[in-house]
Parts: sequence; C-alpha cells; structure tokens
Amino acid sequence: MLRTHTCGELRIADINKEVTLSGWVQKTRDKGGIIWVDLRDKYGITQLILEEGKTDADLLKSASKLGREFVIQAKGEVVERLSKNDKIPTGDIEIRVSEINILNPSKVPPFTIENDTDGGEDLRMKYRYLDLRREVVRKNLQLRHQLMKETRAYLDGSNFIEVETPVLIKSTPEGARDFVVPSRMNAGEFYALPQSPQTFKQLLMVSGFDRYYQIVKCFRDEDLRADRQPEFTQIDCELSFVERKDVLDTFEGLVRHLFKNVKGIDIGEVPHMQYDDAMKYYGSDKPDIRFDMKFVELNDVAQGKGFNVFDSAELVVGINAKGCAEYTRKQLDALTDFVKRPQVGAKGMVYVKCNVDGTFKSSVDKFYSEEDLKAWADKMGAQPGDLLLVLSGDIDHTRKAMNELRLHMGNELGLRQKSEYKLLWVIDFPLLEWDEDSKRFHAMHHPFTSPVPEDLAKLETYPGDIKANAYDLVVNGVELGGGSIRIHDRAVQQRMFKALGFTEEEAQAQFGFLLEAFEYGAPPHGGIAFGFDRLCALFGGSDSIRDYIAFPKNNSGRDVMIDSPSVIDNAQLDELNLKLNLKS
RNA sequence: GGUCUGGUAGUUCAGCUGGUUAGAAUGCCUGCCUGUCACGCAGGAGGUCGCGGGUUCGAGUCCCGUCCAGACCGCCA
Repeated sequence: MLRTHTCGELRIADINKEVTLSGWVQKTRDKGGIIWVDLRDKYGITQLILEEGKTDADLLKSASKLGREFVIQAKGEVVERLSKNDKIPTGDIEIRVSEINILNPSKVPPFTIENDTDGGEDLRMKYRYLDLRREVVRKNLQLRHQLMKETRAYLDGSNFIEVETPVLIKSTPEGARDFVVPSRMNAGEFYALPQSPQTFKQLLMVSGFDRYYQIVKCFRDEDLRADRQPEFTQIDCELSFVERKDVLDTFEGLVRHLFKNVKGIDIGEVPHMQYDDAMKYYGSDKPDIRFDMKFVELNDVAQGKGFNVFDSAELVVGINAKGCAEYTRKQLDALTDFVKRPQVGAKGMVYVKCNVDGTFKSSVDKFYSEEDLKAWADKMGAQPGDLLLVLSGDIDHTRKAMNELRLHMGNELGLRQKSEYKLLWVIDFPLLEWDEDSKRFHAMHHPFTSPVPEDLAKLETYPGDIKANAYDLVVNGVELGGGSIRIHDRAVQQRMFKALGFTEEEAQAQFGFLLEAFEYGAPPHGGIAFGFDRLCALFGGSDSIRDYIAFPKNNSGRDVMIDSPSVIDNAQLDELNLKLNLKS
C-alpha cells in the first residue's frame, strides 16, 4: 500500500498509529540532529521528523538529501509535536519516520511551489503542471468543480437533462470568427467548431426534450482578454413552453442556488433594468450597480451659455463623486488624462467642486456663474463637498467614456468590493444594430432571438427600433449570461434573416435545416447561456478567467506548455488537400 | 489592426542625466546548528542585460527595427 492516509488528515487523536504517507517534499529543514520534512499532497501538509539517536543513522543521512518536489513514501508513527504549529490543521502531530522510499526524484523546480510563488505568469504557464500543485491554483479548480457540481444538481432537480451536441459543425457568417477544421474525407470542405450549440439546442426543443442543458466547450477565434479565451465553457440551457419570466425565474433560481450553496450568500431579488436605462444612466449594457453615481444629463442647464464645447455637443453628462471636492489639481489632471487616453477617448473633462462653504469652483468658471453651477449641482443632487465630473460629445462615445470614468471613480473610492455581489437582469435589448462597415443590420444577440411581439411588424419598416425578447444577467458589471425567447415560426425566422441581409438562398443554405424543423411542430422556446469560466472567476474574486482553467491559452492564443498551435508536416497537409499561402 | 507597459543571475526585481569589476532578495551548492515550521549562521557558484542594427571614445542605459509576455481599444451575433 502506497499510503494509508493523506497528508491532510492526521490529528492528535491519531497518535501512536503506524501510518504510511506518500506525497511531495515541500521543504526539508535540517537543524543538525533533527531533520523535518514537510510532505505535501492535495489534502495538506504533514511534518515528518527524523532525529539523531531515535532515527537510524543511514535514514537520517539520506533524508538530508531529499530535494524539493521529490515524490516519497514515508512510514512511521504518529507522535505529538513538542512545539505545535497552529497555522496548519495537522500542526499538533508529526510522523516519526522509520522508512523512506523515494518514489521519484525531482529536478529543482523553476519556481517555488508556494502560494506566494516567485514565478512569473509566463513561467508558470510553461510549467502549468507545477503551477497547479500550488494550493491557491488548486483551490480555484476545486471551486470550479464545486460550481459545476452544484449547477448540475440544481438543473437535474429542475427536470433538465444534459445532452451532448456535436463539436464538428458548420461555419456560419454571423457572429464571431469560427475556428475551422479541414475535412480529410471531404476534400476542400471544412467543419467549424461551435461558438455555441445554439441551433442544436433549439432542435432538441423541436424534438420535445423540453428542458436541456449542457456544460459545454465553445470556441471563438477572436482576440483574447483577461476574461476571454478562444475555448471557453458555457452552461447552455434551453426550455420549451416558456415566456421570458419563466426563464428568468428558473435561472435566477440557479444563480441563487450557487451563491447559497457555494458562497453562503443570499442574493435576494434580482432587479430588472431596461437596456435603454442602462445606457442612459450607466453608459453600459452591463452596469455595475454596487455603487450609484448615475449619469445625469445636463444639456438643458449647461448649454446656451457660450461654452462652445458644450453647446455643440449632442450630450452633456455628469457624475457626482461624493465627497471628492478636496481633490487636488494633480488628482483632477490625472482624471483628465485618464479620460483622454485613446482607450477611453474623451477630448477633455470638466469638473465642478462643490465646496464645503457652499461656493463652486470649476474648470469652466469663465463661462458659468455660481448660479449656473448651482443649477448643475441641484440637478445632480450634489451636496457641499461633492465633486462633479462632466463629459460631452456625441451620445455613444460620451456615454462610453463616462462609463469608464464612473468605473474608475468607483475603484478609486473603494466602491467596487469583490466580496459584495449585486446582480441585475438587463432586458429589452434592441434586436438589431446598424453596422456602418458592412452597411447592414446585425443581430445584437443572434439571428434566432425573437422580437417582442408588438414590434414584429417593424421588421420590414423600422428594424432598428425593434426590441428583442432578450435578457442578460449582469453581476458586478460583468456579463455573466445572456439569452432570449427564440423564434419558433418559420415565416418570422425568414423575415429575420431577410432583415439581416440574407437572400432567401443564403438563408436556406445556412439554416435550411432549422427553417424546415420549424415546420414540424416547433414549440415556443427560449433559453440562456452562462459563461462558466467567468462565473468561476466571479466566485473566486478574480478578474482573470485563466486562473480557473487548468490549461489556459496566453494572450496570443498559444498554449506555451505544449507549444500549440504548431505547424504540421507536408504529408498531413497533403492528406487534407491543403496548401499554405503564408503572407510575408 | 492599434495604444500602453515590461524583458537584467534558476526566479522576482533594482540599476539615476550613457562612464571602473552589473547589484539585492530568494532559490541552488558546501559546512555548521537537537524543536524547526518564511528556521538560523558562515561560505560559494551562478549574467550573451530578449535579439539585430545604429549613435558614441564608451550603451543594460539613447535611437530604429524585431521577437516574446501582459493590460487595454478595435473585434467578441
């Protein structure tokens, strides 16, 4: 037997037991006469002791040669420690060793296997299997497992069944870029990896499966971010005979279950917010409502006073940074620099200090009197001591920039605590979005999202005005999931494709199977998909999903451990009927 | 496609307006140490300053290019 116990379970009650432990050498401490070895496995650390006089001399000598990360087996007796360590659960006992077997030696690892490791990101990814030995990283994957388990428990308990859908499917022009896979047996043709199992889950509804889910890998060939990987995992769900309320209730239930069972938090009722309001008051379709600082539009009080920047702006909008009137020139300049960065894109920033003595000091005193500024302050509900930050310009860019500024101020003022969770349903998204580049409408969600019934007639007349029967779940400013009630009527789906600029032939070629399926008794249905990696990161309190993926890709979509992607040899290319056409 | 930041010992970093032999911590090796648990003490080894070019009497430092990594914008139905 290689072990009788793990390295995390022995306690004072186990004293005098003869045990066998196996694990990795975390560290040896040779005190001269006494050698301690910290033995580590997934479950914890147990201290071994070898002592001159009490331990065989050869064994003592060999123990001093044990290096970090050697895999060893140690046999011995559980004894009470003379000096205890209350920092670890096994700190009251140690193993008086009678035998050590080196199961496998180890080279000196390139970084230390500790929570506060000395290894940088790049190195840890190259040796990810060593990185995963670290408790902090291992706990992230254990959290992921727990979330997966609880998700399945909830959905199983709600009559969902998990059905696997194919990974080799068909490329579609809509949406993100597809990863494609050449087909050897069908020369010149390609599979695509799914961006989501969307059409398959809808077909399962046509098949009568009623309630489907799948924890499923999806693929998008787009640039990466801290919260975006080319392959990622979704909790993908679809339900038949449901309206929006049914879906929201069901998955609010899922999220409530997860918060309750994994974090012990009661999230309460999840409020709903119109997309239009989210944009108007937060400048974002995923507002962080852990803090207020809502946008206040100031056009009526700020325009017409001779300040050309504001007068010529489509939108003048401000936020109230409570208690920040004492900001120094340097701090205000830093904020101006922040909004002027190309990533934020504002041309400048106007501030108004609402001084404690009731006076006002602004960066535009030349154009506005105290009364003018007081009107702003009143409109924004400002108190003495507050600081107003104002941006202007066209609506879209100004809202976007103000959103960045608001989040930045939220960070600066400590209003975005990771331990606090504020959930929000954003509803009534636009169905379509005009795209200047391609001069056509794009589906904001996807082409299978149904319009709200009362807007259906606008598909041919005012497509840009249609509201979609779609919803996003937003947590702390992160889009955690989104879905919609789908189209289940062939004629409506065809009108939708037409609005998106598909010819009838194109629609038939791409999605004929779905259109046909709708003619064979497709039930009303709808669903939702959650970004599972983001869910893990959110629960773990991290901004990066990489920490919750066992073997993630780097910024350039590479796996630096296995060094993929990689070239393939000519024989392989030949077999696939492919010829490379590398530019440059 | 773009913006920004970084690349110096095994590792994490410092290295000023260009100027002797490029430092620290940690890890590693050797010796000592009988209650350590971030053990301690003494000693030692360890460097193509990412790569290529340029400016200069002289480049880790300045300039250009390039590669790699990270964050972000575009992109992500």
